[in-house]
Amino acid sequence: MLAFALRSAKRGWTLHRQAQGRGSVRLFSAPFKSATSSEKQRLDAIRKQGESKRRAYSLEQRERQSRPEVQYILQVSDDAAQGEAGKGSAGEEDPKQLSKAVQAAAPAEPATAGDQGGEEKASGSPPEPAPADVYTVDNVTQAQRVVALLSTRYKDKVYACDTEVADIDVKTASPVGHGKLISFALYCGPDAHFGVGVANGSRQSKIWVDLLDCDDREGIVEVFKPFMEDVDIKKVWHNYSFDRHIFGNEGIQCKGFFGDTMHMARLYDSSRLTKGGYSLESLSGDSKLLGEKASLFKKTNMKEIFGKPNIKKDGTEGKLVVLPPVDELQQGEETRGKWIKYCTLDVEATWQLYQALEGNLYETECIGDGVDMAQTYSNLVQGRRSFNMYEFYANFWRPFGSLLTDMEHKGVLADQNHLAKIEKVATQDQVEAQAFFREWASERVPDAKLMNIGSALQLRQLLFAGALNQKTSEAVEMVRVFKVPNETGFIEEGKKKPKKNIDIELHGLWGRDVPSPLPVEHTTPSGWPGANTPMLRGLAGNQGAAKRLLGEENWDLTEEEAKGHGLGTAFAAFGGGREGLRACAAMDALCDVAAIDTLLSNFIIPLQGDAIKCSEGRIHCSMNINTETGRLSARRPNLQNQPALEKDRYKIRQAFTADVAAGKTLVVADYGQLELRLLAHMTGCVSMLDAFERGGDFHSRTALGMYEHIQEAVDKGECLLEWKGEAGEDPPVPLIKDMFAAERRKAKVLNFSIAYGKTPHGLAKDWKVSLREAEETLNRWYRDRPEVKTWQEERIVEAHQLKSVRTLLGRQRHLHQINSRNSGVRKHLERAAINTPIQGGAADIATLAMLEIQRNQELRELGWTLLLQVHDEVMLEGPSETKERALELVRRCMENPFHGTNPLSVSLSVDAKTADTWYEAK
DNA sequence: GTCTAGAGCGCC
DNA sequence: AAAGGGCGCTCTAGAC
Repeated sequence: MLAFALRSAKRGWTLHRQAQGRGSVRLFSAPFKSATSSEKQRLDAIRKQGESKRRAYSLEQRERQSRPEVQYILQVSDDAAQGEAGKGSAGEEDPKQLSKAVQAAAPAEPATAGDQGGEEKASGSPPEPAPADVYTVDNVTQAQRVVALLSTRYKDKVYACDTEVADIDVKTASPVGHGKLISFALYCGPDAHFGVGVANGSRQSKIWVDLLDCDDREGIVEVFKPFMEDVDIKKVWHNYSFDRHIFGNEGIQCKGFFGDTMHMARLYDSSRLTKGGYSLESLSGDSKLLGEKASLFKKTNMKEIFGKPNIKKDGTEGKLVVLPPVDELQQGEETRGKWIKYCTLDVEATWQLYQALEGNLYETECIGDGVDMAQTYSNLVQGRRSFNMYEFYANFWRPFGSLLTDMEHKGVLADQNHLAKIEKVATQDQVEAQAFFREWASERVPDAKLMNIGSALQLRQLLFAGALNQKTSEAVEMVRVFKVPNETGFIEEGKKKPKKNIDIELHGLWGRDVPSPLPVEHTTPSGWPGANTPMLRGLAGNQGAAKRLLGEENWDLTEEEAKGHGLGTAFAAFGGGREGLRACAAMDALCDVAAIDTLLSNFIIPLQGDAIKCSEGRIHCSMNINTETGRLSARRPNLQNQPALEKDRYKIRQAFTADVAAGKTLVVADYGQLELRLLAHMTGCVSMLDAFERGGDFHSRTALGMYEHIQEAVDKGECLLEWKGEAGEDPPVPLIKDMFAAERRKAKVLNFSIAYGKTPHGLAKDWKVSLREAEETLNRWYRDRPEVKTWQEERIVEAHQLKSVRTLLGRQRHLHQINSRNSGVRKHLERAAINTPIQGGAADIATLAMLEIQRNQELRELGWTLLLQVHDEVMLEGPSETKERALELVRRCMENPFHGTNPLSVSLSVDAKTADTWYEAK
């Protein structure tokens, strides 16, 4: 009875405090524990290539849609919170004083089993009590007793850990510096017992720590700190990254990381996205992994347990199921018991999952690609030629998982001043380009003045009115009405207020009744004529060309001359002459608008958002192992797709900078032709290996092998493959890359395309050449490299037989659908079969290199730390006085990623630079 | 108002 | 009939 009164009192003040703070609560549930929307998109795209069973597809879609791991933002009215608080005895008390009072009244002895067993409830239908197998910690004394057990009697157990967090918008915010830890749970198997005595014959094997309704929150956290930071106590997590940062926010640096069940599940089978993904719910409910135990964890997602119909404005119940904020669930009389059950079930699921995955990985052999690298790359193998996937995990992905969270925690500094500056410039440029296009277009289509230039649909209407859909043979309407925001504040006759949206009418640029004369060069997947950048660029011609000619009043041009001046096809399509020039200039402006829009909304603006930053101005993106090939991906924000140097017209990369004020600088190092080198190694291609051994410009050498006339020119001494003269000294004869630029460019594109399984048709389309010519060029490439052809064919055969392929280090990618009767699916997976060993192998090398860098004692002592990885590139930050040494060490690590050696049959070339910003370091 | 599909585009 | 691998993100338009 006493306990009940106390709890009510405590709950009273916490809610009271909450009510003061805010009216709305943002919350998350099960962060990152599901397929992201883009993962879904990608999958769907692949499946759609030829999925005929629409019905099955849409059913699965609906299944996914009903999954709960999404973000809910709810309104919690202050009144409601106050009302709840009023149930407690001290709703009006000052929270701090009350806290002390409660502390004083708390029992000095550990809670008895009876205390923990569940409470008597005053209400009519009793809410579900807390589960009997859970020991709840809500004061320092209990915490101390539990931690004593954790670090003595149960020290050698493997602990699963899980947190619950409120006040975080997990969709946009990094957990570094965000979110409020409201509880956490620990579980180390069914044998442990943390209760006092045995309640109802049940062991209390699960620990649940309440950080809301507790005495001395900070005190409890402090007591658990040594346990969480004990290197020797093994801890496993589901998505360690999130929980580690949340604990980090509490001043706890988690140690003893022993496994992330998300990564382990990925390693075991990277193709689960089609079978429910990698959420804890999905994995732990999978009987293939957990056997009979899976039924214990089936359907334990939050929305099903705690979801309620939303309340509409008129007070009635809506259709939408929403989730109350997690702190409310934890504290609510009705939900508390169920909530504790949910939390502890999660941690139990993680533990079971770990056990299962460890076993499964252990029994899966890890077979490298024939190089006897075993002794070199593993200190566990001891003479065996192969090892198992658990050893792979323990040697590579476990430390890598830890390394990734280090990087996330460190973050990268973003120069806000610079971003603000370029945002201004970019916005101004965009406004001008937009005005230019609108001006021109509205001469032909009056309402184009108000159109949304960013709308592909509206653009299609202007450019392609009357054109046919390739798939359905429907026509683009001649005239169509669109809704656009009423930005001018136009008020209709007889109305008082301006409408939010107004209707505009768009028809083709050639007139109301004139169908578009433009050839449809590009179609969207649904068959409509598409207006993407290459297509628009084709209309406009070279950037700035049309405007220049207009300025020179040079508009009496034949079509040939126009082409010679770099004008695009809009010149002829709009009748040539001045009109043709103006059309090209307008299309040029249109390209500009789109390009600038992308830069602004994808990069410049988000990088200045609060959600992704910490107070120190560093950006903490999350680095994920969630790809089919084993590459990393980056999220919130994605720092792996920042504009590359050549296209970075506003120098966005200059915003990524070292902490110069603290005497730091950057080292940026990237591999040269990593994937091609790996292709050479894995295929054993003599010609490629030879080319890499000789060094020099690889693509020029490829061109040399493909074209006799280049070989002849070199033989006659008319040109050189490369020039290693002194700086500033010109070569005596031109280089291949200058004299045969076109051939070299083709060779370069081929070098990359072949690894992706590009088809002759694709090449013909890209290069606008005949199919025959494309085939001819491909054959030229393969002529010198027959081993590559053979190897690719072998991979496809292997993939069909085993339904999987392997990377350099023996990681497996399943290709379950490769025998599909659907040729779209089959062909796609066949290309994946030849690409995965290469891309995945490159990812393996990059992983090893990063581990090598992190292990390097000297780098660590000098204070150098990894910040980012972009597939074949890494960035580090450290004291500028040791930058030269760091450069050397990083290069050495990357060139010798197998514990300081390189057993591959090809050398790894690394280009490393140091500078204060990412822009300068290239 | 919320949610999703579709299209497009940035990187390696 | 389509026709290059791997990602994440933003915007629009339309459905609910």
